[in-house]
Amino acid sequence: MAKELSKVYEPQEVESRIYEMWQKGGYFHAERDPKKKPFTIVMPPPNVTGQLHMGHAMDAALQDVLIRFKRMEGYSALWLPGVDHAGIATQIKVEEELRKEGLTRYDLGREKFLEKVWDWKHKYGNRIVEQQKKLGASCDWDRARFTMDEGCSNAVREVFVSLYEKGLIYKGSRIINWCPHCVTALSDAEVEYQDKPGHMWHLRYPLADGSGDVIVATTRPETMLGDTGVAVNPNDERYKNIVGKTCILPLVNKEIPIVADDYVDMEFGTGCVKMTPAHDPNDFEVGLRHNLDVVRVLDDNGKVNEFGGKYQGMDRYEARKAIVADLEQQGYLVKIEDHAHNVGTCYRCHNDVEPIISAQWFVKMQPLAEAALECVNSGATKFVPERFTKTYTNWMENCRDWCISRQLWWGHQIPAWYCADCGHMTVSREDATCCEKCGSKNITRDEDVLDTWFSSALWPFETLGWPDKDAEDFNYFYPTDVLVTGYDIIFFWVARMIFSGCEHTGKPPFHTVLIHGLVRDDKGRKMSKSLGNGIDPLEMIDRFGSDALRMNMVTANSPGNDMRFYVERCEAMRNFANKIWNASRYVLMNLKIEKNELPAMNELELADKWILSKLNTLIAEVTENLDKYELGIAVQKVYDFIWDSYCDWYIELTKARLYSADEASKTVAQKVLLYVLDQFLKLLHPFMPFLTEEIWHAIPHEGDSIMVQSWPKFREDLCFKTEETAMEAIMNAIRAVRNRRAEMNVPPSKKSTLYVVTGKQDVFNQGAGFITRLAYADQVVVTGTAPDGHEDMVSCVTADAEMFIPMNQLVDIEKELERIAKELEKARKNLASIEGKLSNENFVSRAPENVVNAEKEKAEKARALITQLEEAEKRLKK
RNA sequence: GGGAGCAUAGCUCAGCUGGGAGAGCACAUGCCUUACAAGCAUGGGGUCACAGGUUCGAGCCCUGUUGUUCCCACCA
Repeated sequence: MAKELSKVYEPQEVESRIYEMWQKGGYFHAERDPKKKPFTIVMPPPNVTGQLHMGHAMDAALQDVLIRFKRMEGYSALWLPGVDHAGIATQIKVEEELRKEGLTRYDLGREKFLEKVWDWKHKYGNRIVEQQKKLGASCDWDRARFTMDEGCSNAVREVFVSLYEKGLIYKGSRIINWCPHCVTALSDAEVEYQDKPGHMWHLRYPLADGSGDVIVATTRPETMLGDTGVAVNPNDERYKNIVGKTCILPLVNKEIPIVADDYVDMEFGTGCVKMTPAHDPNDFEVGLRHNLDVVRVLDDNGKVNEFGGKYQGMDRYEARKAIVADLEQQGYLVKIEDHAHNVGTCYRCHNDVEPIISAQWFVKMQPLAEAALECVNSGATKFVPERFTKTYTNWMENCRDWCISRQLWWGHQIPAWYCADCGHMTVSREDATCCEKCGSKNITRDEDVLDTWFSSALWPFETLGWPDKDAEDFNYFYPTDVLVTGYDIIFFWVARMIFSGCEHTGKPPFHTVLIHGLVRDDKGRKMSKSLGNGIDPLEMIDRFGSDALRMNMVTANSPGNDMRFYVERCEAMRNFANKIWNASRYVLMNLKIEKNELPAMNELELADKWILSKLNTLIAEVTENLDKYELGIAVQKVYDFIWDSYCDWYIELTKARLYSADEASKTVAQKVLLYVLDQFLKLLHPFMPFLTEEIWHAIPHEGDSIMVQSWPKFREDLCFKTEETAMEAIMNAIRAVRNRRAEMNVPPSKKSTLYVVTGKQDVFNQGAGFITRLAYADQVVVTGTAPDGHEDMVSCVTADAEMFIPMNQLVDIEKELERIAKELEKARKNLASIEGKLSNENFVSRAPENVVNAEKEKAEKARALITQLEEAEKRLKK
């Protein structure tokens, strides 16, 4: 950056250059430095198939702010990135590619197919990483991990086997959620429920003894093919006499028993429920209690299987139609009611899932959940905002065993081998070559792979070298500090990381979970591919710069709440970047000093002390806000300081000095301008890393990058309360004059003499230069008494002074009186309300002293203002 | 059925521990004031959803109501 450069900041040119400089400089790399404290964030690994979207951008922006802040605070700050193998998503993607060649994965076979996936990963897997770099993410890329790399695979194997040995992993036949489209089992968390309009079909099952019939109601009539019983409530008088009898299942022509079970709600429907143990979890339980047969009638693709008679081969919905039609034709359909119905759908493909009985692997949740609950209840891990604690504990307390096996090829294959000779199952850390029981080599490995979230759950420690107990990274950086993620994956991921960390490392994986919301479009809708309403972060970066996008993500955003994305706000943040750019350009244009250092205290002038004092407060507050994860508040304060205090006021206040012949004062102004610029660049750096780095390099500095400079510190010796108050008095006077002139539409080019009548002449004498310049005067006269001819002048009033502007004919005395009367009324009202408080015994005795004093001060100011106004009124009336 | 969030200016949203209602955008007026028109100055605009309560004091705490969004849950 040089002073001749363009008036407009061009981020596109700057950002890639800076990022490369950072990478070459190795600033992202976190050393295990025993002299430093570690600060660690593990990045939620994006899917290897992923393209950067606004959610990633928000996630990354928040994490990068925290990590850059901590790095500048002197921590050995590690932001560990990585990519997730994303089982289903990736497999589907590669299968789609194959389909273009007219092939399926079965044509290739498992081994060849996996080769293809790895090829795909090597080709496209780095795409999202490159996109993250455009955001300015200061990740330690040397430590980047992939959930299928060797280390992660070892960790997964270790965890699986050890949980199996502890009896916390088991295989069993249960009702699970099955996606016929993805052709795999899903966990409970992977099912999304949607209210869909549907029907309730009432069916008539004749009693076998011909003594009547029972009416059952169902929302899934096709499952009747697998009915193996009918249940009623044991206390239901209506059906007492049929319990123990049998009825004939229509279409199938099978005799099935009628049983009594508490599960049945007498109030609901007819009080008779058809039992389909193979396709409904409740029915399954009832079936176990009453020894009902389990007949599965749908195959893995959701088609009716060989137990479906003439319906075999039909898709489940096709079969539904056919069955309903046949039932109707044969007189078994009693009625059809409309019935809204909560249908489970696959979170990947959004097709309806089928509850199906199937042999799968499960993690036993209860023992793990206990430790995980304790970890949060004890405060060892905290959610920000706190309310998500409840979301978490509710889920933890109620979750059922976790189905972890998936009928996919891409993923961590389950380390279990079955012996064809003795039937024994060998579960082993090493690939088995023979049966551990009989030694037979006739073994085959379980075909299934593990749920992708099984490896994600280990992310905070598998990435640091665990299970190697001597892994230096693990010992130094674990437990990590903060986990940043959206509330939508608390169950999928956060909960599972917590119980995994507790179980396998004995420590909670992080002390804080910072939860953010979702990024929505400008109408509040979720951004999605199908709606086509997604806004590409990369396009925003191209148009406005990465810094602007990051600012957009952090400002006006509070933890846990969704935000709408407005392009206009990106634009506003781009403007902010430009503002800083130009302010810096101005400072540099006028800079004659080589070194950034504060002038001696006794050289500081009023405005200098004011801005330094304001800066000091800013540093304290911003640091505190960041410590409390209030990033939006922190950045708003920096924004206001830069734009209002520094640009709109301090730069303007120092202009006269910069153009003056007083070399000493000029140099002091330059030094303070530079010092404050340097300090706020550092405060802003976590939020706008590129811009701040670029400017920092252009100003006098020591070191190679702003990102490793130390964070500004609050300084007791830079608090100047008196000067702040004095400066505020002057600024108020300037505002008052500007206001009066604007009201009268006087252009800035029309200058005038300005009389300041005040009891604080010393203050206003110091400020005379500022008032001259900023209140468009050609001369300022500070006096204790109203000047001659003031009756014909325009006046304006603050608590500390009354200003007179000679405007000759411009003054309309009547109008002036009206205006003053209005102001007086306002001021008196204000005073009355304050005095009301102060005359309240209870307030004075019970409110804290500083609050009472503040009110007293306010009253004094209000009284002063009223006095000034009254005098002005008196003079005009004369 | 259970739980949670939200309701503040025309729009989108901040408001941290109870003590002066704020920002961005939009709007109005006047300015090319030699860092910046992606700018400067000034201004208009709010019954903080409604009703009670606690408190000297409530946008903030408590209770209830209404509207709205979301999460969880095996009522066929």
